[in-house]
Amino acid sequence: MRQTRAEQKELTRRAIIEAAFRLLSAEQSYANLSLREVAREAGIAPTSFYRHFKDMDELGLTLVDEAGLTLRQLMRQARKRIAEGGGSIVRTSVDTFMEFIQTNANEFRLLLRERSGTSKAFRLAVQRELQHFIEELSDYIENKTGVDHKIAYYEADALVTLVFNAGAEALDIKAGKRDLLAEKVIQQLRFVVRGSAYRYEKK
Amino acid sequence: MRQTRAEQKELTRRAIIEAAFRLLSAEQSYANLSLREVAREAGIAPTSFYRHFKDMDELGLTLVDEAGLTLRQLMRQARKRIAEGGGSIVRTSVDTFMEFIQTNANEFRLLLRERSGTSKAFRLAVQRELQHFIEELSDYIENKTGVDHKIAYYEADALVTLVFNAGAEALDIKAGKRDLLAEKVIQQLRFVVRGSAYRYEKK
DNA sequence: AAATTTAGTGTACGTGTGTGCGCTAAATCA
DNA sequence: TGATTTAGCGCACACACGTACACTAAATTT
Repeated sequence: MRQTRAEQKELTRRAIIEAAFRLLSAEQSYANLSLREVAREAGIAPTSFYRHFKDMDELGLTLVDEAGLTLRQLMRQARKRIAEGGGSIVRTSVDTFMEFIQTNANEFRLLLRERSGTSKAFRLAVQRELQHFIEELSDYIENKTGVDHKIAYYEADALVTLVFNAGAEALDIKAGKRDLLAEKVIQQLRFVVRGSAYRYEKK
Repeated sequence: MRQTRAEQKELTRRAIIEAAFRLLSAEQSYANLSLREVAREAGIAPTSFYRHFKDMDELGLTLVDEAGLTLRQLMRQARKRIAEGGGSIVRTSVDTFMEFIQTNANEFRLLLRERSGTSKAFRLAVQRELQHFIEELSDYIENKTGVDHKIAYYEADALVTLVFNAGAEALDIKAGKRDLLAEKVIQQLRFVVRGSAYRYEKK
């Protein structure tokens, strides 16, 4: 006998998740998304929603996890590309991130907005995703440059902050201006990298 | 004869503005604040709201302007303190900003949230406030260090971004941990300052 | 084959919302 | 002084929301 029951349930669950992502946009945030709207978009009755999620918060946290996962996978690819010997680390990473923002704008918007939203659970969830990044990058810097642990961490944190904010800016400008933005953030990252190295040498 | 009519109107207008600020908190953003809530807090009938603002958007933009103004005034004082010869520029500026966040948490939250909110008008308004900062700082850097205009601008932009984000972080941590955060951001700012100077010398 | 479990439905209720409309009373104007 | 303007109010309406509840039908278990 097949697990058609569980399978179907998972299918509906996915439908809800994807419906929610579909409803996000520049004009609509997760916070002002109603349970009924999501159910409508997913093609189920409002009350059926509860068979899958306790409430909208639970769904939202699931979305944050998924968005974070997507982003992490992408950056892993970027690191692979870098290891294979392609171009500058900084530039490759920035390009990858900008690509993510363009093709997954709504996932990024979710992270961006809920990072400063009204739910502490959401803020923490996003913070956790960013922390992943910072720590991976921090380890990388520490190993590569042999810089002090704390310095490496501060540097990684600054780099992630700058890229993330540039991403936010990218959402609101026309595609043509993106190159200029990329140039700006690349320069800024180089300031940080150089400034950190300089500091280290002085110690 | 007195202008008691206009005076009274202005008084009520202020009451609305202050009521709205009072209602903002970690748990409530401007976006999920209702007209009726504001009216209730201000002590007026919901429909009276319309005598002062076309809708909630108009009030919101007013709040953004006020918050930006408060912040700018504060930073002007900081520059005065610096000019009078007190301590490091970076440290004094950071301390002033952190002070702002502590005593005007809700004003800052407004800027922080609406910067990535669902209203383009709001996003632009906040961006404009930040732009003020960046340009003032950029001019300062250009004059003081004689660095290239574009480099100065990138540097100023990075500095403001880092401080603003540290401010966001400060909102969610206990007062005891603020010192550590301040140390982090100060280090990061120094990375940028040094990295930018280094780059300039090479040119 | 009978009993149980459960994903999904439809109905219904109470609540909060934005805002149109007409009124009042006091300030302002002529 | 009489006419006009207007800040503020109360009422009322239509609407969207979250969710409780009882139900169905099909899958699963016994």
